[in-house]
Amino acid sequence: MTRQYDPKDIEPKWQKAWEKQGIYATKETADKPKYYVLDMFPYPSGEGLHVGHPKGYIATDVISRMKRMQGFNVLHPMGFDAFGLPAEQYAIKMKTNPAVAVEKNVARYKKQLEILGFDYDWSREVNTTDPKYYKWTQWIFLKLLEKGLAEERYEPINWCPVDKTGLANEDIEDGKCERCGAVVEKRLMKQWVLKITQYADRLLSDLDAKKEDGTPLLDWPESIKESQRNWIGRSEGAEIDFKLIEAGSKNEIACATVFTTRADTLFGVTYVVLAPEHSLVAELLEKSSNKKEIEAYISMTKAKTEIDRTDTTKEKTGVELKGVRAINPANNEEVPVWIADYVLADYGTGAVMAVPAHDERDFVFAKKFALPIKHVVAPYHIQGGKHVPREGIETLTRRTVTVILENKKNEVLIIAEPDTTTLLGGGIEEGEMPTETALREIKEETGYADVEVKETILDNFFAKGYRYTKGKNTFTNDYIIHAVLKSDTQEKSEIDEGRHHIKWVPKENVLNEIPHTHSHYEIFKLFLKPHHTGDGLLVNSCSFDGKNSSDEVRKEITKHVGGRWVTKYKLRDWVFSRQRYWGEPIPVVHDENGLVIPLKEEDLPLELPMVEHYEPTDTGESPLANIPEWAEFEVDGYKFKRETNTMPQWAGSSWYYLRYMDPHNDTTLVDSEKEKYWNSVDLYVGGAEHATRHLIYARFWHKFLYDIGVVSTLEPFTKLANQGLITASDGRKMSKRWGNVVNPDEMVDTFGADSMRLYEMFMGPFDQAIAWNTNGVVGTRRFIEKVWKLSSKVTHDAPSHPALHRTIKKVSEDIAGMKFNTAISSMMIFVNDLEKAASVSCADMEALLKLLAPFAPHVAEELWEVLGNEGSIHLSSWPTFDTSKLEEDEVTIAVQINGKTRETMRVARNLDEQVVVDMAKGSEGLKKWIKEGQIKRVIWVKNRLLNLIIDLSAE
RNA sequence: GCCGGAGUGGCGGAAUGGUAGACGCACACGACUCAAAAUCGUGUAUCGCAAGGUGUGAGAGUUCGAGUCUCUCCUCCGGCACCA
Repeated sequence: MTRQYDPKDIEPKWQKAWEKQGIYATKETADKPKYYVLDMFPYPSGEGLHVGHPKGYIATDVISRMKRMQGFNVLHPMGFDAFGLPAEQYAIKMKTNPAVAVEKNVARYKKQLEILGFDYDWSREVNTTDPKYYKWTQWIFLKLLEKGLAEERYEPINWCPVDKTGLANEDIEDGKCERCGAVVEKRLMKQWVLKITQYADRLLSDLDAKKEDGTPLLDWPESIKESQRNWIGRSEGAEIDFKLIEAGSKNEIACATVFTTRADTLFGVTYVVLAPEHSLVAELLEKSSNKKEIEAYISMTKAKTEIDRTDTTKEKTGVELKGVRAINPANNEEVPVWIADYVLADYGTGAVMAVPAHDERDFVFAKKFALPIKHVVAPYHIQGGKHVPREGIETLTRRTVTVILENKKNEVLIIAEPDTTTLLGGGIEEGEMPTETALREIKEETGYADVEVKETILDNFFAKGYRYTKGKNTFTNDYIIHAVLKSDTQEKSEIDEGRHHIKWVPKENVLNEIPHTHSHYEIFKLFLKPHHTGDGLLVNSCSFDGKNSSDEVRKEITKHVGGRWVTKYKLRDWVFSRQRYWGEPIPVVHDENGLVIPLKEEDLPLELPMVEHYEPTDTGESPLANIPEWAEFEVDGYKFKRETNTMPQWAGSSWYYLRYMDPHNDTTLVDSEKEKYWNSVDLYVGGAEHATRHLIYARFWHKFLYDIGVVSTLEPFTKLANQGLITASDGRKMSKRWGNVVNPDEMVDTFGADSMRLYEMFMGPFDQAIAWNTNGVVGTRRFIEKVWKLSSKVTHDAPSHPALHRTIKKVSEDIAGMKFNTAISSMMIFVNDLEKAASVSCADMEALLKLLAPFAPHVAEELWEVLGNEGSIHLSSWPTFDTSKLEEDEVTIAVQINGKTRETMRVARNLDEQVVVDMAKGSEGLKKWIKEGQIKRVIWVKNRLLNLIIDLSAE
């Protein structure tokens, strides 16, 4: 064959042929196993696709094609998500109706997708803005309403002043609107919410659920699971009641309930804090003696943006509620009550018990306002390394002092012994004060006498370890003292005896000197940052003293004070109304009394009216409210008003994967037989940016649909894979703004769709972000040209190439594992091998084309036809490999001397150790390394490696 | 701060504890050509004339053998974050 490879000729030709023959049409059939592979459907913007967008689509196309050839009944559909702000914004700019703009953009997207030769079954296309589709989005809403999971609430929500709409928590990034970047405001308004929090527990626990066979229910990237865990933010803790009394009297005036995960620190509470918005504040204000001051503080808080308020780098603020005191239920101690905005009103109970000794935020606050700090959890360190406590031997209990001795140059004294380096310290003797011990030890060990004790860092630091000198375990209760050297006067000391020596090191280097497994390492860390937030042994906690802080003790203490053990989540209910035009109308009406009346199912879809003006208002009302002929109506003299808010962009995408199973059903969302047939999505591919929005919302709706019997599965997406971003060659995101967009149409025009598809899969690991490099497409184009030329070398009597079966195995496994880059690499190696051969067998060539078909469907189909085959290669069967033909007859053995490779030998496969050792001994190149009788040991890895251990020092 | 992931040539990257750098790009030289492109061939971690040495973010450890396993640290990317 002398014809040139010309993608412009063959690609459109085959695309038309496939469509005409309908080779990708999917029907439910019992004679094959099903495979449902899904892309996150695109949101058709006005800019069209850039080369980064199709990466995920190519991957699913490759997998769907291989699965089809492997005998699966494949569902690989595509559709469009087109409600929401971006489409509306674009339409406003273009001075057209969003419906018109969306139609145009969808047409453009489809065309761009078509030239890439995807195997979508377009007869199943869905579009979220199609009334036939959103009828069922509205239907789900009615069901949620019916089950009490949708409700109207009047409370402060996030308001975007630029987009002029309320937003869900998920739509906020760093206190800014995710879409436009404007700083959001808190605005009190009536809005619809979906109670996703009622599913928080299941959304969290099913992330780790296992199937009956022990495999994970969700085969998802760990990072996405982790993001969802963080977002849901479950924490277990105690709700504890603090009585509030009037200062100076014992009159109980109220009760503040705090939430804490650290009930074990209850004895260390030195004040209580209420959020400024806390419901008790108004009431307590009347009892306070500094009402004005408090009022001023609260109004100052209100004026702050969410960003300012949650900025941890800013100094904490607060004001004491003078005249009111709280009673610690653990010890009946009276503590002050403060109001501070570092406590959030909408998490936990909006009130906290402050334990500055064991909480960083409380510590900072206490320092600023000179509030007391009380230690109740002492660090407990188990010595590591050589000092790990040993089993079954006696434990000595000692009281000790550790001294951090500083000189005037900001250096700290450490003691270097032969086996370890530590701080200075020693045991407290009978009748001695810890400070006396410190001074005595300093003098004895170092000879310094002119020393001042500065402060006690900590009264209790517990450590357990093994002591060589005593041959016993020790349990020490350490007293940590900070002392300062006043002058260098040194007397005779133990250093002179030479057992150890002292060293002054700069403060910042001390941690480098002390072994990190030693308790003194932790002690010095506490000196640098004197509060301990971890677990430890309880002290100053009455009957709980000496216990290990643990959930058990936390529960005990909670019970002891009559508290309740509860679970809290960071996840908030989903604010579901938008004050915008371009979304699904919420299918309810309000009567004259404001009562909500849901639409009847037979009245769905409630269609969005086509209007000329739909710009958002600033009043918190949807533009639909300005269309009285739509929004208002009368029945039997009673006036009704439609709900004029619309649903958020994420509504339609929360269930679309179900509609593909049965896209044209007008009587039900999805036929239950079809739903059972397709089950859940086997592979779902899309960007990682959907971790805490689309993927949480869809899981929530799916679980709800499960609960009402619409679906039969617990989770919608069995396996999830994220494609890595393709950035521009300058490393930045591709964007019109930077002028660095590479257009797929141009790539197809220059190199052909097959070359571009191959390149995107070859670039690197699928899930990794990589910069575009058009030169790389040249490489994959060359590869295709090589395959093209190879077909002219095909003869029927040529032998099969030994690498064939290996290549089939590697490509099959790598595609299944989404390691497309190495799959392509192994095909390249095979093609390079075939090129060197005199001729290529027809069977080898056909197998190669089949392996290539998922990646480069057009050229594979063309050459398949050239070889004289009838029927599409994409409906042919996937090549299988013969295990007995995977290995070559000859193998390369690496011969190492003492672990270093000195020579490689080409030998027959499956030789015995002794044979190869003899060959190595006989080798010229190895003679200088091997001397008879010196081989001490032989390590033999069959067919791979021979390592001869030789005593070279014997020479 | 907490959690997750990653650090390998000029570049993208490959490597069940067993020859580090496969495959591709780029580059250099050679062939073909009047010439260029395309194509084909050869070479390309680093120091060294060589023998050989050194090399996978840094340091330690386990091992006959470590990019791979363990520990400490550094850097980058992503998520969460005044969530008590």
